[in-house]
Amino acid sequence: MGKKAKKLVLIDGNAIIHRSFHAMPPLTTKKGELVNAVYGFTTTLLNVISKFRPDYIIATFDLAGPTFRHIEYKDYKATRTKAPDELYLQIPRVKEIVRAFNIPILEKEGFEADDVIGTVVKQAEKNPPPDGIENIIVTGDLDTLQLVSDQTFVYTMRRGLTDSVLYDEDSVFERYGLKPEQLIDFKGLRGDPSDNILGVKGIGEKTACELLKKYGSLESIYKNLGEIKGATKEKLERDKMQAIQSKQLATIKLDVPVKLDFDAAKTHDFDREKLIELLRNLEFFSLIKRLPGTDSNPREKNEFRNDKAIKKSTCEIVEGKKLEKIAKEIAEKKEIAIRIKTIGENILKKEAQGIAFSVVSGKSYYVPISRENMPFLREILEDSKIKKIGYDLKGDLETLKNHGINLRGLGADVLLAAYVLNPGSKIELSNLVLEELGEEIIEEKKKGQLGLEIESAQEAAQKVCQMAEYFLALEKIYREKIEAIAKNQKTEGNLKKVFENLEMPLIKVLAGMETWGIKLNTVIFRGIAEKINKRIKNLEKAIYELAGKDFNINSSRQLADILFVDLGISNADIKKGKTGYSTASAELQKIKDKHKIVEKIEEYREIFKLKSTYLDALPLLVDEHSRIHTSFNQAVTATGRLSSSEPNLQNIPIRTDIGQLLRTAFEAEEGWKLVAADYSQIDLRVVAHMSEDKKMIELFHGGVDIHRATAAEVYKVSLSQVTEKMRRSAKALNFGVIYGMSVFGFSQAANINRDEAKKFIDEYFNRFPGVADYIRKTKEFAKKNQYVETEIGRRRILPEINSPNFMVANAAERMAINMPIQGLSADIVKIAMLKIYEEYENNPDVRMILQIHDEIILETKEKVAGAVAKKVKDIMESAYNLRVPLLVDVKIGDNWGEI
DNA sequence: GCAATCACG
DNA sequence: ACGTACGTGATTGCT
Repeated sequence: MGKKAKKLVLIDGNAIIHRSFHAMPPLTTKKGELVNAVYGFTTTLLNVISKFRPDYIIATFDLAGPTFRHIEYKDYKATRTKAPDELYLQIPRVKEIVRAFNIPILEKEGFEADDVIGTVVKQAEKNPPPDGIENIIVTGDLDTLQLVSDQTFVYTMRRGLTDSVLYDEDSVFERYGLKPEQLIDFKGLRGDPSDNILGVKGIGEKTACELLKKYGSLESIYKNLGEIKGATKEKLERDKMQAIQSKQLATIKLDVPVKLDFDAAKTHDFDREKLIELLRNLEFFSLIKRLPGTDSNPREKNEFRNDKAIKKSTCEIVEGKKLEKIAKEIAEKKEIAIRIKTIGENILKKEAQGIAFSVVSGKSYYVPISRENMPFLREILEDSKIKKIGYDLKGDLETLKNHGINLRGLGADVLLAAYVLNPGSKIELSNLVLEELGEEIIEEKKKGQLGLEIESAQEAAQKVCQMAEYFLALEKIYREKIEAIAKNQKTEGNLKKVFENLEMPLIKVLAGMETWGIKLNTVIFRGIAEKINKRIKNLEKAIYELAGKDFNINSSRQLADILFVDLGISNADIKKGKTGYSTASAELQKIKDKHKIVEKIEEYREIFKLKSTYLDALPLLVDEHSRIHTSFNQAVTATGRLSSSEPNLQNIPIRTDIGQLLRTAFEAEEGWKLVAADYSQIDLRVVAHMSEDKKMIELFHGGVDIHRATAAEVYKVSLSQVTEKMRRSAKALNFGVIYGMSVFGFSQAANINRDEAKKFIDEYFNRFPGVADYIRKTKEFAKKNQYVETEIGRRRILPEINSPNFMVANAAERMAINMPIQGLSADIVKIAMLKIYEEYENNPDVRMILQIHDEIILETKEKVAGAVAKKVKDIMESAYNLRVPLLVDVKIGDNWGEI
């Protein structure tokens, strides 16, 4: 067995700093130090370490002062505007990071980092360690691509910092049509405007490539100048000296006086304490746990454990008679924090082992669940006057219900508080604790077999108690933040009200819905599954036959190979992703007529999806009453919507025939009915309301089909002259408004070219000037404040809106337009849910079971279904006052398909 | 663990 | 010149 080549990673420090500086939003520490480039550099470094697991690392930096290029050519990089001081100030910080990682820094006066890298790479290729070497250059630009060889690769990121590419010889050729070493000839001809390298005036990318393909190099082009004709020849002759100089400038030096020392570059262990200290200092809390060797990122052994935090709390395990004393202490307090320790992996029925109560910071009690302790637990937990602070109280509510305890007095949920403060971020408890309290939480270890790593009861209790204490501290911090924001909001509602009057009360509504669940008729599902299995088999056979061989249709890579290589379908218009040609349905649509196989694949895709995602998966999740229970996640979306998972019941198919059929399996219990109530065009009504656009408001008051009416406006025809096609385009326009329309996006959706798309959009905004104005104002607001909010005060922060990266800022603009619309719709539905809950709270004949964004589904006893439908419609339509009417459609049926 | 795809609003 | 519509979650393939 041959040994694996060792990996040497070379970091182009300055390039990454520049890249990060421009790609990242302006992150600052609490003291106001700008650290966005440091952050970008550090994440890149961590990514590279975990991705490549290098054996050697070296970092290089440019040194201040002129390089030999400036001396030879005084205009070198002369057109470049000097980077701002904020960038240069970050370089020493980056070097601190590098040093803390024990990574050697290689730099040489008079040379750029690229030259040092080139030299080191060549030395490594010439004198590799015994097992061979692979060089990986990590950089932010493409200047080093010329160094690529069979042993040397360039790793660089495009858009932002997340999307990275590893260039090898093939991918360089794919991108430029040239070999790596020809890139310098290319620059000699075309120049490089960013470095003020001139090249040959009048020769661009196309001509340069053609010439090089034919002659190989710049020298050979001049040798064969006689063969070249016309203007190109003249240009080449005129700028010969400049071309040669340009090539020289673009050529990376390979003989800088530096020496590669493999021993020094070996990846060492680093000074963990110092590095953590530094990261904390920079307030990069989220990066600490990504360090190699932490629990979430194990390296060899867990040599690093921070149990400082655990030791701090005094946790007393209390049972039996002793409980009386603390019951009194707790009852006197208005607020306590709770944390339930759960056992087992049973998702259907969460079981508690014990509960931690924290009364004041630094003092907490742990009470194991037992018959003896039950009266105490009930007394405290069911007392609505004692406000409970927790994290994910919905989960606690459900867990306690399994033990016959009704949790009351929901005071504050730290999860939801963190969410309303920043709904765009992924919320994780360990991160909140790290960011706000600077403490690191060690994830619980899986209990090993045979006595390995089993915690003592005291240790376990202490951890849960510590959590409860963290909640107490976090609640205080978040309450202050929420209040500070609420005080300055000019909206009708405010963030505090959103938290206290909407999200908190919604907890028990959602818990109820999750607990009820919906009945699934698994017999119907199995019937459909069998039929579908046969069709899948047949389609497989047909597809293999048409393809001429067997392959995995579910693999988009293999499929692309079959379509565009084996079958030779022309792929000029087809989008390319990282892994090759796309086979997404929008792309398949374009080649539908070119081969019979395409429609077979489309059908296969559709029914395979339905089978694997729904038919196979859902029956496994039913309980003993054949009911299925989703989780409604209240702290996930950036706009204020709910999401649903395990299983996701918000994406049950509907658009196709088989989808419809699937829905008939979701049914009401015997003697009950399903009542479905959905808002008609709620998002667009919100647009009309927010924009106060006269025309749009008038249309909604008229009660006509809004897309048809829009079409009549845009096409300037009467309602009766609107064709289906016109209506479709108008619908796409209306959606476009909600999504923060771009010309390109609309042209794709409406399947028209960009010029036409632009005309339509212009006409739309002409007809609805209020909407145009609203969009403009919203963008302005977002740029000024770096957040947007709904009318009731729900907020989404958008620091990226002022990003110097064009694309990032544009994306943020679209989010800024979308959030107040989608968000207010979500707010309205939530308000309606609360009202419906209140109406039927004590009515055993009615229960709310599902929400699908603009639709609420209830299950009611047959005899009250009609009355409930009427009442629910009424509640929903009057849930919130808009400048246009809210309209709700209600339907009653035995199953979801019927309604 | 990520990318690609596709189900929904 | 960039490379795009907004918001989700689950499955599959692949490294």
